Amino acid sequence: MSLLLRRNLLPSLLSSAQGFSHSMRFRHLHTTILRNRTITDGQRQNTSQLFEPPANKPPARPSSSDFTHSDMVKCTIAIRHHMRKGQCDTALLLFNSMPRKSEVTYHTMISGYFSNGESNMAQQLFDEMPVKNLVSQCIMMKWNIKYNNLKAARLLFDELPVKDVVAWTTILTGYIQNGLMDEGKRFFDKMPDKDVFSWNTILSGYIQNGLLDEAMRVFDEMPVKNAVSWNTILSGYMQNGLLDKAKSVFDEMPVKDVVSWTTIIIGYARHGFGEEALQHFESMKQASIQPNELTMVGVLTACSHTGLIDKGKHYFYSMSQDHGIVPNICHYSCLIGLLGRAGHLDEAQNLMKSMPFEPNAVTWSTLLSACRVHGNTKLGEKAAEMLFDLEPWNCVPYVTLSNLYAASGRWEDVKKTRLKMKDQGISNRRGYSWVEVLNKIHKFSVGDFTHPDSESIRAFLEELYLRMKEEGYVSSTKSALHDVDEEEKQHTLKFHSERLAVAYGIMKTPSGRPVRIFKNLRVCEDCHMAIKHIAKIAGRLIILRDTNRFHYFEGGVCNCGDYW
DNA sequence: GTAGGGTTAG
Repeated sequence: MSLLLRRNLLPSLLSSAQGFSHSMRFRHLHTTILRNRTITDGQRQNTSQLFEPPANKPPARPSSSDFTHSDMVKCTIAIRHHMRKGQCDTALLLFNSMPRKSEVTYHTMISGYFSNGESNMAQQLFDEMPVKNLVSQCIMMKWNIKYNNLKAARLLFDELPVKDVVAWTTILTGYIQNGLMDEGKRFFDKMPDKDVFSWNTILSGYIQNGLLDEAMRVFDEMPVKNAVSWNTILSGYMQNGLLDKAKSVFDEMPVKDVVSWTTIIIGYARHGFGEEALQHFESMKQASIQPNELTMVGVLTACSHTGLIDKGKHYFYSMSQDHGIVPNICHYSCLIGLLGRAGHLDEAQNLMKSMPFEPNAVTWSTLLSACRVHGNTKLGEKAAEMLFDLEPWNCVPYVTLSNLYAASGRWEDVKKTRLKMKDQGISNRRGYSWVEVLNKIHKFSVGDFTHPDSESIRAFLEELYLRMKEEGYVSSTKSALHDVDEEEKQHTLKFHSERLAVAYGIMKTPSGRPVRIFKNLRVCEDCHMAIKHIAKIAGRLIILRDTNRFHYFEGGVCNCGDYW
């Protein structure tokens, strides 16, 4: 590319990137020249080390080029901006027009390509790099892990001549993301250096893998904690339904940033305590912490899960004015969910039509689940059709639609939907529930009698079933398996995984204590009704976390108000 | 002043 073209092209590419003016000029200045260097000392490189001439040498001579080091940095920053906006082609034009590139420029390009899903381009640039250093290898390790190739990442790691704490932590993340906590812990113990990042990684690993007690121990052991550590343990308590502990951590934490506030707001929202969530939102503003897009998702979720329609609308429509946050598709989906769940399906649909985005899978799923709650088969069909296209691998729209048909007795359509699902090679995701008793997780699937205490669980459930019927419980078999007879349906429902877990939890924990159940799917309608009765009969608070929210069953009611 | 690891979402 000619210098002339470069002169013309560069300023326009630079100025189109956010935050850059036309003021950049190529100057004839004494300049430092990039000395490509591999990292050999195991120390973290900082850029000044890379670009500044050694103090004991005379200043670098003027470059023959008029492209200074400062110009190179400015181009690199512009490339980063283009990449963040998804403008890979513009970034590449700018990259190609640069007379010289630093390692940082390459890294910015490679990471940018990976983030935009262009892994082939990223790999190509990586191969073209004249000198690769530890950072280059770390980028490749990270993306191998993201693309589920931990083995390749580990190979790169093993081949590194010198490893620093970032490299170690990258691989640690790989183990954690693959659920390999034992290997992860062994790896962590072997690390020659640990900093607050690596401690936070192992902490979040335990939380992501559901090992809260281990996480609590790590949190206590940590030699250094920062706000990220506090936020991690806070979200851990929230995810596990320990609202009181979460609240006391929140009150205790030395610094509350936007993530802390957002975590507690989302936590209260998911537990169905909308008012508390909104109170925290008000306190957050009082504390002069600016909400971000996610905070507003939390606020709208709070309104949605508690049925606060007017408040939800108010927050949605004042977002941009009060906080300078333009509603994105998540915010629209929240409001659509709020309206839909409250039965305002027409309004929800109109909002969907008027939004400045194409509805995505989340939007349609939200609408579909509102249709399920309100038995709107026609709209449900449309939403499900859209989801078949958008997420062809997803079994949920098939199952929901089939249940919608079953609820209105359209057995032929049920059959067709199940058949279509089968033809697509999609199988129903297996549901299971688990409960923690004495630091041990007990996992159950439907009709699963492999547990050593199965006989007593079964007997207990039979006994509960009789008492539930006395209390007025009628099993709702309308949307359960249609191809088995009524008695068998009831039998299957009686031993759904959540009921086995609830029964075991009640049997094995001291009376008066809450029972905490987790389920990997949304709780079924009949079990929801049954657990309301069970909570009353057993005199227990039963807290059930499904994929959507927490349900608090107490005294015959659930705090979701039967909308979920 | 630009590049690699940790926190909040449905």
